[in-house]
Amino acid sequence: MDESQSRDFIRQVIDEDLKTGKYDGRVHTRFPPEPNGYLHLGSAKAIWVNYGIADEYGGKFNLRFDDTNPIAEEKEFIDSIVEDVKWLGADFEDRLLFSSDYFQQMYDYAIDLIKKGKAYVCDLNAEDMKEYRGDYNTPGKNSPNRERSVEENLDLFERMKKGEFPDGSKTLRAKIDMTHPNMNMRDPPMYRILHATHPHSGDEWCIYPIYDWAHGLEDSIEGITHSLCSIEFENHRPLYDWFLDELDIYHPQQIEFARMNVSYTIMSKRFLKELVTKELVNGWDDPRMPTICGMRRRGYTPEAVKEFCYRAGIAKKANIIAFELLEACVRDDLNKKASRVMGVLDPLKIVIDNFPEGEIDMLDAINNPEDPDAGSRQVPFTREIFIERADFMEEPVKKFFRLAPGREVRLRYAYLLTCNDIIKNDAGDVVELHCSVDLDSRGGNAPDGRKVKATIHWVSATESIDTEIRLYDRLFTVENPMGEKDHDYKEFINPDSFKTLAGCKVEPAVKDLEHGDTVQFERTGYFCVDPDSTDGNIIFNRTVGLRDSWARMQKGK
RNA sequence: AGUCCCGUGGUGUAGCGGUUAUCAUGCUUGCCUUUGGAGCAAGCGACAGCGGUUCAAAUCCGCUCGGGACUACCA
Repeated sequence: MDESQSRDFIRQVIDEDLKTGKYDGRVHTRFPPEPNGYLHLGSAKAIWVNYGIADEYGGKFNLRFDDTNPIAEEKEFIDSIVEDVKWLGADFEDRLLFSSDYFQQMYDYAIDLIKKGKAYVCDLNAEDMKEYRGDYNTPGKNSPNRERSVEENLDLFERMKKGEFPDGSKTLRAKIDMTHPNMNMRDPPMYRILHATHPHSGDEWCIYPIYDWAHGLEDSIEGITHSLCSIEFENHRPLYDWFLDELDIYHPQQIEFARMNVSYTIMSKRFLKELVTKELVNGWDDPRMPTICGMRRRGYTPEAVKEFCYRAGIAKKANIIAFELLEACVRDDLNKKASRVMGVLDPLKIVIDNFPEGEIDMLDAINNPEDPDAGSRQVPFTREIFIERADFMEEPVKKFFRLAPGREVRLRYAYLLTCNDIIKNDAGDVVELHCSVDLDSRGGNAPDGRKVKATIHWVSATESIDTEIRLYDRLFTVENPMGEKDHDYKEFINPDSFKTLAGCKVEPAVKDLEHGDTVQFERTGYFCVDPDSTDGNIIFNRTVGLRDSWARMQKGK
């Protein structure tokens, strides 16, 4: 640990606990997802808070499925969550754990509590229980069954477990205080009857523990020291503590921090699911989705996601982290790692009149200026090439210093090129340029040292590969889609968030790439090979564009 | 309305009684450049308000204002 670094409030608590020897110097955290959906950026944050802290202090980290509600949970989600946690880089070693493995122990603890007169079987149905609970302003009323004898409670609870009663007919409840100002303390249910097959424990149980009862026990059983969770559990902490205290068992400390929101996206599992089921996106792994699998498909790296979670920080204040920060982290990481190639998204044909027909000139190109070990490759240059349509302007505006009639630019790693003629179609669109090249400038250096203002990318017209490119933009048009009271978040879906470009031209080096590989198209952005690609048809996803000060200058006007 | 939590540049974040109020992102400008990328340099921009304690308050106390969480047999 670097003591000179600023410490968030959780690390400060842990520092103090270490100093006082509260947990014998141990640090043990956990990530407790319910297997009822896919992990997303918010989950990544929770993982990096928990795993990051354990790792930093030389402690342990558990992946624990909080699988106490068989109605909502599926094997599919268990598998995807394990995959995503591993991909993110959180190492739970051999501790892939399931709450459902503790059901017997929890049951035994419940019997302890009944024997202590602190829990009772209640016959109220859901509707009546709600009625009896009162609300924020009015105190609740005691259940008619609150004073049942310990013997009767023990008997009833055992029969609940044996399956003698139908779903919803009885619950086991903690006996606390129906007038408590904290609603969570108004005799909260601990068990409900649910005759359902569980994805991990099968049909072994027909009573299932409820979160508040289960979670502290799980933490206690695993020897967790610091149970880090989000703010909405703050009001549950008194109950977390109450159960552990009444049982008089090992007592971890729950600490809450603010969940992370990110601008222009949403982080709710429920609504993410709605986007998928209503086909507003193309599945959970749509590259626009903030899901882990979506970001993976988009080409975001686990290192970038981790860095983002760290830069976002930890505090208790409600927050919306700028999406731009995520993009900055992705660019930072990819800049160091991604090989460069040239790709033309919107091709404009150029014929170089003074370059021999049929000749293929193989030119050296550096793979990654940021990484000398990445080596170099050869790029074929021919008489006919493509450049980016946006790199030519018939009537160049001020500060545009790329190609224009009579103007010279550098073709990256190739030759200095001058535009001589423009060919237009009947509609007046520029369809082709006739240019010439300074044959003494091979490699891109001016023989007389003359300055050339711009360097543009290009691709051979005959020796390039045709690809499809998918462009993604922010999923929503507003920073906080959930924040508009009178509007449904779906109204803000960005109609331009997904575009497909066909007929893009990329240099031949990309044919060796595999699914998921990322490259930088020079001057354009980072692109990764989509799993939809086949041998004859490479499809690229744009992960993120390069910073483009020209584009910003234009937008500012 | 009740309980709990939280207010530092546009967005996040540090600060723990004395600082030119940190860092990142963002934006602006300059340098450099065979990516208008990267890098480098400079700049812009904040302590919610009001009282109090103190020689000294972003830091401690009180009030006001503002924001968030919570009324599932979900987690």
